[in-house]
Amino acid sequence: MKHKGKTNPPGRVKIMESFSSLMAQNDFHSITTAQIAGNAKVTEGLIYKYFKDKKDLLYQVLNDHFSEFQKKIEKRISLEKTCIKKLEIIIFSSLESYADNRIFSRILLLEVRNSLDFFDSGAYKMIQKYSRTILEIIEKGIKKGEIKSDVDPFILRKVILGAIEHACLGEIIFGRKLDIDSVSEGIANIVFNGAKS
Amino acid sequence: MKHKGKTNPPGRVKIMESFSSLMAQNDFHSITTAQIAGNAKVTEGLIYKYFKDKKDLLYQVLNDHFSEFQKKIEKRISLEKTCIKKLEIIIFSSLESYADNRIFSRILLLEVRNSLDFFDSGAYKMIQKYSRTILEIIEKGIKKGEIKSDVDPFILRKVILGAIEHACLGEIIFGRKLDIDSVSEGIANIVFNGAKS
DNA sequence: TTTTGTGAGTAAGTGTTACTTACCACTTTG
DNA sequence: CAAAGTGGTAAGTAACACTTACTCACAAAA
Repeated sequence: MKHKGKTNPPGRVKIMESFSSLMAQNDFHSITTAQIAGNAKVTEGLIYKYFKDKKDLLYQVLNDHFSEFQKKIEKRISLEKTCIKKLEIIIFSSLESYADNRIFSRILLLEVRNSLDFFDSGAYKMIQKYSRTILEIIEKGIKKGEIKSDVDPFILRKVILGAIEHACLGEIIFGRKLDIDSVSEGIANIVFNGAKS
Repeated sequence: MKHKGKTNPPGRVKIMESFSSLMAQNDFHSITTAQIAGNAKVTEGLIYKYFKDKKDLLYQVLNDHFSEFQKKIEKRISLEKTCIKKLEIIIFSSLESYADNRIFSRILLLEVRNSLDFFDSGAYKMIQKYSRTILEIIEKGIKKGEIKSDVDPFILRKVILGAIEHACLGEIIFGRKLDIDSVSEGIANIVFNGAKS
């Protein structure tokens, strides 16, 4: 018999917490179902009562983390007035969130992407929403004349998101420290003012 | 007994070709050693004569592909005179290479990064070299006055590489078509001229 | 009060996987 | 000619993700 998702029993919670804590030290593929179950003090079989498979467990954990991140950023954006300022906040807050929560970042930037079924998950739906918000800000910026009219909104979004992600990658992989202030300022400077003299 | 790498016997070649062709359809984790061996018409054991493990096989295949890419780009760069033009060529050529060789791109952007031992591989050494080349071009551009002196070379590199990678990601994951000319022009426009009016 | 159904959890599998060990046939070299 | 190395095979093995079949508790219905 499968679980219908109408309740949230202690076993389910323990499994998610156990997995979450194991993720802090190991990468997804090196965590075994035996470890997850042992750490949660339940049996392996119970995992498959509540989760379709190991990946499904990952996506649900990610979902929880991501919704927190989402709320925080959306609040900050709403406080700013100009579109440029909003985008600057997005750059800064994204970098900050990645730096503050490295486990979650590593999962998002490295672990989930190479499996196609991630893109059907709820976690991905959230990313899409976040991404759409950015696009809307850019489009509004063009309309209001803050952003050049010859700029393609989709490409500007690619540049911003790409820069953020690439900035975090090295730091996540090698565990280096990231100077959020100077990096976010540097990115914004290049993206908005251009690099050419 | 292990293989010392002094020769390149037919079995080894067949294994690499077999793996390469399987990579065109499946992702790394869903390819089994049994499949690789069967497809190459050798036994599973032979894989471990020539490769430390499955990952090592991946890295060596990647190495071959990447060295070709590298040569092509370096040649093109040397033909350009200004640093801005050189960077534009890098953006265009990278996008072109990613689009032309989706398998290789998928491996590079999605599959190898989540394993730390990739960063000890020869393939990664090549990426580092490529990355260093970009940095040198930027630094020269600043010295020559083509690029603003308040731009941080490291951050500009992050923005360029991030934009390229992010532009390819969606297309690789969902198999969409990428308009190289307009995307590379768009990225260059934003990065060099800025998005702000 | 008995019956029936169901959610929470367990115990003991199973097939598949990456990887290992031991061996063979053949060639080179000292 | 023996020793060492090369190219390759066959038959394992431990660990893994996932499944099946089963309790037990308890609550609503008959």
